[in-house]
Amino acid sequence: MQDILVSDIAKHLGTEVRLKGWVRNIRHSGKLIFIIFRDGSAEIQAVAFKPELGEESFEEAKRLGIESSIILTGIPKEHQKKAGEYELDVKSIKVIQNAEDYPISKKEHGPDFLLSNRHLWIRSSKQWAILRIRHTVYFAICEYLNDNDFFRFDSPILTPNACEGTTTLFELDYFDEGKAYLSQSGQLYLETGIMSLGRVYDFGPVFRAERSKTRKHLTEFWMMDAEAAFVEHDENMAIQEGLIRHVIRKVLEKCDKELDILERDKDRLKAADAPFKRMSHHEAIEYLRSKGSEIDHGSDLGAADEALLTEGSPVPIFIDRWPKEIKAFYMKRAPENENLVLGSDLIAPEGFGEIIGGSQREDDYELLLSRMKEEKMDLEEYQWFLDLRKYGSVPHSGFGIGLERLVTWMSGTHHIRETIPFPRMIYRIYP
RNA sequence: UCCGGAAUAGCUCAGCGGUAGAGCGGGUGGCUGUUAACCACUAGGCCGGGGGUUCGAAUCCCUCUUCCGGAGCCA
Repeated sequence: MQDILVSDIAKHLGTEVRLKGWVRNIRHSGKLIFIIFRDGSAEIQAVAFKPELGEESFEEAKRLGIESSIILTGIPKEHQKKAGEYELDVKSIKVIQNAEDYPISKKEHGPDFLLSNRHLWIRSSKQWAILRIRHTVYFAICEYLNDNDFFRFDSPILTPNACEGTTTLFELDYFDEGKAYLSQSGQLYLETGIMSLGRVYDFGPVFRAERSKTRKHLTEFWMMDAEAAFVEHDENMAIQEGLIRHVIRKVLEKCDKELDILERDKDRLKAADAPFKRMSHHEAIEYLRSKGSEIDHGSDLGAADEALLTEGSPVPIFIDRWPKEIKAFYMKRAPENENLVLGSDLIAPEGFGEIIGGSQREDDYELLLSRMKEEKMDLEEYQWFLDLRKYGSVPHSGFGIGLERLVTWMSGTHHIRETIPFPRMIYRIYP
């Protein structure tokens, strides 16, 4: 007899197979038991009939708790009541473990309870769907970069200093070398990689010790940073657009069922796979002010402004040419105005906010040095970074994607905490 | 860090000055087609901690703790 996955059930209609997995739900009615069975790949209704199973096995099966682990043998067939679905005519049930008092019930739960039981919550269907979309988004990003000549170049997670000097870092003792910090971005290290490999990316966890308390922030999240030599500002945005549109297509192609489970509006995703809008920071502010916002020209966009800006836009919007005061020191200034930088933020539609930050980098030694002095940075600490502008400096650009933000948008999830297996937030480190 | 809100059964909540409640989950029994199955019975509580007011507090007041939502920062 063949062991199969529920996702392959359609290929085995009419022949006896074996399934290994868990009880999502169980109902019994006299001589019948209905088990909603899942094995990680999908779920199926298994129907056990008392005369078929035998008295003893039937009574044992009736007492199975939710999330019990079992091995079923049976014959897959068309669902008697639902067209296009299948069910399993059960021949035998082997109980691996009967789970008693599974804490997550079939009714509603609050976020605190669910997060405290995150190790179990990930089994439920919506969490299963989100985690599968996360997997698809992750691979789609790597696939696009690989197909566009980017090489994986892993940045260190333990670093001797702050990357941008702006955000708060998690600090730890590093033997006799003093303090070390958990990386908040691999970007500066990535810039070294392009001088060896041309185009590089990293993808790993980064850490922000900010006391952020919103549904768009985690203290530990996964970021993909990409960096490319000889790529200038406009091409940088073109690469980002190509990547995001590739991700959208892959999610629609591979996660149709998952999007249905999450009740995600797929038409909204399809509509986002079209040329992205571009506007300067100045134009964005003008537009927002015309819509009633009181934002001024020297300001970063708040969450409400981001939502207002993308309202009615089916596609993401690039905002570029920012005032240099509100952007990082390494961004190259715009040729037409030295007070602006060639940085861009990509704002997702439907109010999901910023998903990418990118820029062309300052490649001139003296200009970079003066910007670092303005920021009162420790120049000795960053000598290696300045070296890049001394030994074969070239124009180059890069960007960083927050994986969970992108997954939040793709899956239509309300809160970013559900898009990572174990979210780390200001008030949560367990489990 | 700032501004709001919440804490009552394992879970989700109702009760808002006069004997502690429901649904789900658990247990027992019933039913050949259930869809968060249903029906009957049943067990389950220091009403977040501390302090007041009152004849009497889950309920009103103060305080602490924890959590939720939002702002700022950013991906």
